[in-house]
Amino acid sequence: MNSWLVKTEPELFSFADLLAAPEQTASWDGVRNYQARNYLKAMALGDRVLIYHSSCKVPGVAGVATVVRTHYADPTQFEPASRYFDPQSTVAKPRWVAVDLRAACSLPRLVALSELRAEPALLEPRLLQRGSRLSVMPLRASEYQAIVALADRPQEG
DNA sequence: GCCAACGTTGGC
DNA sequence: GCCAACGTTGGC
Repeated sequence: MNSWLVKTEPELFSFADLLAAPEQTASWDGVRNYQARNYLKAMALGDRVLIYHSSCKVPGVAGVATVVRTHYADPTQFEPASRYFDPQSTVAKPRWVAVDLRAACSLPRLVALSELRAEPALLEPRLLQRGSRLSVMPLRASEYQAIVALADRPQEG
């Protein structure tokens, strides 16, 4: 089983929205970056996915989900009205993929980016580097465990 | 709102 | 194929 981290802007779609969705499941669509897409393609059933809130007051990891459907053509790429519409994508040759994620558990609390940064021994620099725009990234099992452990610990300060 | 970092585009 | 310009991301 592999572990991943995906970013979302909570104003658009938050972990709470995932919890509130039918079957607590949602299509993780709208990814328009080739490297991120390739990681979506690499996701397997049952993989663990940390949901990260970006571009918000307190950026950080908000929850855990699991992959319940592996990659398929992202339907939004074919919808002209969608903000994710890609005119160069065709049904015969789709460019972009989505996966389905189901909320696995709610973390005891949000693990803020500042806390992640304070754990240099646990996190590779590639995670959440300033300027990193990668919206889907793999996590080492140790990184996943470290983040979940932080959530189980009372917030310091 | 600012700005650094990054990906993409397009001229050559 | 290079690389400058541009647009977007995302923390602060």
